[in-house]
Amino acid sequence: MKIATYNVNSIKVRLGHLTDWLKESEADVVCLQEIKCVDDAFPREQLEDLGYNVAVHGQKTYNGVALISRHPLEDVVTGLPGDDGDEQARYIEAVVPAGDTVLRVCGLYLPNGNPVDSDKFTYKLSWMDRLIARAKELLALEEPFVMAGDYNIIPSPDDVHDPKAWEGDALFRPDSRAKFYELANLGLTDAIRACHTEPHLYTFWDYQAGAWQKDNGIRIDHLMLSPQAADRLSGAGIDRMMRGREKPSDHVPVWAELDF
DNA sequence: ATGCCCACGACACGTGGA
Repeated sequence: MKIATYNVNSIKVRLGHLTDWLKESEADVVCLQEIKCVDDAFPREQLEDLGYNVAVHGQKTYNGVALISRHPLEDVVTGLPGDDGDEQARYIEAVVPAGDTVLRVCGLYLPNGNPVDSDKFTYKLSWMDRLIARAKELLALEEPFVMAGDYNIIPSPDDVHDPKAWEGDALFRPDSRAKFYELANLGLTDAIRACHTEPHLYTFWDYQAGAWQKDNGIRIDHLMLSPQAADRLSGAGIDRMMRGREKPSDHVPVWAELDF
C-alpha cells in the first residue's frame, strides 16, 4: 500500500497536477494540505471518478486538509484533539482497512510559526505538544499508523541546502526541532530517512530567487511511522519531478510503501 | 541586508506562506 503526502498549495489550482500524479504514482492513500477551500468547494467528484474515497477538513482561504483513499476511510476525525478553540483546519485522521488489519492515517499541516517573536510561534509549539499527545494515545493501541504531512520542520542540517540561511527560522530553530525529536523519540520512524541515507533530499523549494533551479530546498514533508507500520516499510521516495512541471506547488509528493 | 514568487479575496493591494 502506497501512502503519500502532498501540500498542493490550493487544490483548485493544482487539481490537474494531482490527478496526473495519481495516475502515474498509483498512490493508495494521499494526505493533502493547503487545499485552501471549504468542504463544499473541494473537487470531490473528480477524485471519486478516479476511484478515491474522500474526507475533507476545509477552511476558507487558508490551510485545509483532506484524505483521499482507494480503500474506505472509516472513523474520520477532523481537527487535532486537545484544543476545542483551535479553528485552523490542519489535521484529519481516518482508519483504512489494510489486508487483515487496519492502517490509521493522520494527515497534518503543522503551523509555520514565523515570525518567532509572535504568538504564531507559541501556537506552533503548542500544536506540536498536542500532536505528541495524540501520538502517545495512538501508540498505546499498538497498531500501524502513519502521521504524514507538511511538518514545517527541517529535522537536521542535512535536510537544508543552506543551514546558515535558516538559522533562527521557526522551521529550523533548536526548540522547534527538539519538539520534532520528541515526537520521533516516542518510537516513530521517518520513512525517507529509514530508506535513504544520502543528505540533501528536499521536498520544498521556494518560488522565489530561482530556488528550484539552484536546488536550494528544504525537507519539511514527512511520513512518520508507528513501530507496527515501520515493520512493513519497504520503500519511500520524493517525487521531485512534480516541482519541474508548469505552475507547480512549491512542495512535491512524498511517499512510503507499506507491505500489507 | 532585503526582496524576489504565488494564491486568495474580490479588483486594489494586503495577508500569509516558508
